[in-house]
Amino acid sequence: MKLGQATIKDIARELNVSSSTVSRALKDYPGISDETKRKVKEMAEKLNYRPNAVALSLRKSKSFTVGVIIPEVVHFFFSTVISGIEDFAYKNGYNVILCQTNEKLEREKSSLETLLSNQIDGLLVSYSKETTDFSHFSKLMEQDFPIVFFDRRPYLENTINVTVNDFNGAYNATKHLILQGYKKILHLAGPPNLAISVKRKEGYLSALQEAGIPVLEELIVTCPEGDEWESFELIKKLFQNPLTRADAIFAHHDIVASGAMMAVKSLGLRIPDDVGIVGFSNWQFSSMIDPPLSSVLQPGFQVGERAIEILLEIIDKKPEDRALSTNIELDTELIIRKSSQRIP
Amino acid sequence: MKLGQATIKDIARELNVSSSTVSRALKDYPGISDETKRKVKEMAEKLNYRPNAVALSLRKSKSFTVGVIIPEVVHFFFSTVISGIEDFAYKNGYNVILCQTNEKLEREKSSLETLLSNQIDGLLVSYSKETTDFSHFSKLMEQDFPIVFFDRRPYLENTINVTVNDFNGAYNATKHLILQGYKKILHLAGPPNLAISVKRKEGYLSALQEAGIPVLEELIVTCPEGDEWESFELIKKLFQNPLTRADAIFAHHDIVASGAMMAVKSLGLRIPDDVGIVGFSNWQFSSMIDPPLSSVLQPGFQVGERAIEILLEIIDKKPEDRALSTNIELDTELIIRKSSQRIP
DNA sequence: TTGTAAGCGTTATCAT
DNA sequence: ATGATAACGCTTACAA
Repeated sequence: MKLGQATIKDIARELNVSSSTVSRALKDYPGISDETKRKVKEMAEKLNYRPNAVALSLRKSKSFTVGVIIPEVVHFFFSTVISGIEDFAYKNGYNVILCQTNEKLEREKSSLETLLSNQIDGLLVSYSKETTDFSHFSKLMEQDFPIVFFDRRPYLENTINVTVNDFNGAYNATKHLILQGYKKILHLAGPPNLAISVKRKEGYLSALQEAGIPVLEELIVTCPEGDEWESFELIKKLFQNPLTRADAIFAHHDIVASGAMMAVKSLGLRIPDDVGIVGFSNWQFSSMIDPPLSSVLQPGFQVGERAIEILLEIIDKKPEDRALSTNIELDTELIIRKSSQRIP
Repeated sequence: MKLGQATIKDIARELNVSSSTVSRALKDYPGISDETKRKVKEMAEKLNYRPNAVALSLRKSKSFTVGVIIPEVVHFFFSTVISGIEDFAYKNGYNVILCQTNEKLEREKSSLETLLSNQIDGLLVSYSKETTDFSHFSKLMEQDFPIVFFDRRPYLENTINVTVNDFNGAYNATKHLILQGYKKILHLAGPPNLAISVKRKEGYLSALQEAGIPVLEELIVTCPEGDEWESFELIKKLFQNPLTRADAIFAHHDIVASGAMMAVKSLGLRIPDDVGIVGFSNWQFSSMIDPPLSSVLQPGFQVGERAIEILLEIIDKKPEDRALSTNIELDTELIIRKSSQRIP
């Protein structure tokens, strides 16, 4: 913190007026002479006065700061969400304190404590993979503390959520594979404790059922880690067994899809002719791999924007005027590239 | 900000002691009876007491908060740096307020003001592409405000910088291409107002000169935008002219390299046989494109860690005990993949 | 061992 | 049109 930063008192002393006059003059309060206003502003300029937001925050019990709790910063989707949050916050005069949990519950709880200590006005959360007990959040909500959950929806009543329509995204992706003539579609699923994993799986199932394709349990494979090596190994093994040798893969994530793609190629199979692949998230690299990977685009920036937009709305409302529960689901967009297109 | 949050006064009232006693008891000050300490802590627990960091900050003129000004959050290198910063900050009890400039000078200045208003203890900056006048930073430095610049080094005297050794990275990449037998190496350069662009170009030049390869001005091409389409178009055009048809490309960035790769492939040339390519930054996708792209790995996480480590050191030192100028250059690592390897 | 009071920077309330 | 004062939550001389 800068020492020797000029305060209202300094301005007051220089001009032989009281601090209240200075305070009022700086904010163009009525009932202050233009002459005084001019002098005060001039002196403020001269002394390089900068209001102390901390003092203001203490005085007004309002910090114009929101906390963001996010699993990982180095993640295309999440960094995009952060970007949306930051942009909207900036435009509305709010600060963003960022905490990443690295998917650890302990860190989530301790970051939450710090944020609250710092008197944040509201909180945006995407909880960690380890989080199954949400009481640290529900306790706050009982006290009407403004919280908006994004991407990962907690298993709690009356929450405000901004998510991506994972079900539809998965449904569309799977249906697209079916329309391309693929018959035996394997699903590389995410960790089952995340609602997004469940939704994506449900979308996949729904598309199969609608098309009258029997659901085979052995074709639904969970990737707990979610890195490319894991799915590489999984697919290599699965494809060596005729029973689990699929002709298409719907992966819950592009990284996983990319590992699967490498495995398929390493087995001498052609994409999309022998095996069709669709991923999820449309990471930057998806268009650059060979063949370019079809993927479900998640509107990360909009998720961030909407989440903080709603949060700021709530912050400004009295608890009794707030909606109890809100669920915004933003639409995905299926980006069809070569990896899943064998019909021109 | 939570209303009805218990304060020290509440605890004091409940126990019929003074707030100072409570304050001292909570911090295990000597000279407070164990009995009182116990009772105070119990009551604090019961009332769900949480220290008010804002009040503390005001009182102590120290916020345990640092500001981070960064061009873009959605950027593999920068998000990695942020991750390093956040992790180290967390471990040391500091908060991170994040501001992205979207490469705009105006936003950089205004974010700086907000951060200072919020009484940050120090600042980590990677300035915007638009920034050519650094006076908003130098003014602060004159007042001994702790600032550490990362990645992008300002054109100022006596600054503290944590950067990547771009010169060496570029030198090694170019030398590698030379050792692979490539003779006519084109450089896709970054915006010349960024020191990193200049350094990378210098590394390229130095490797050529050392090998006695003549430097051809027409083989040094700037990519102002830095997206894949730009470099795609550039390379396509350049390679259609025999004069600028190179047999290798050193790109200042993986995105640019990837665009170049697509252009080369679209011309029916083989990589690495006809054209060798090396990028910079080792983005996540680099290993997943076809052929896998050789790239210069930048230790982003370490850049973030070192930058905030130094910042926190400075914050705790009196201005007169601080080093005037520090330049940490972290080593890059050349990741050799198929795109540049035609000699086994 | 504990209490009193001042102060961090700001503003709202009540005077003048 | 301006000033004095108290208060936001906390710490810390100084007193007791």
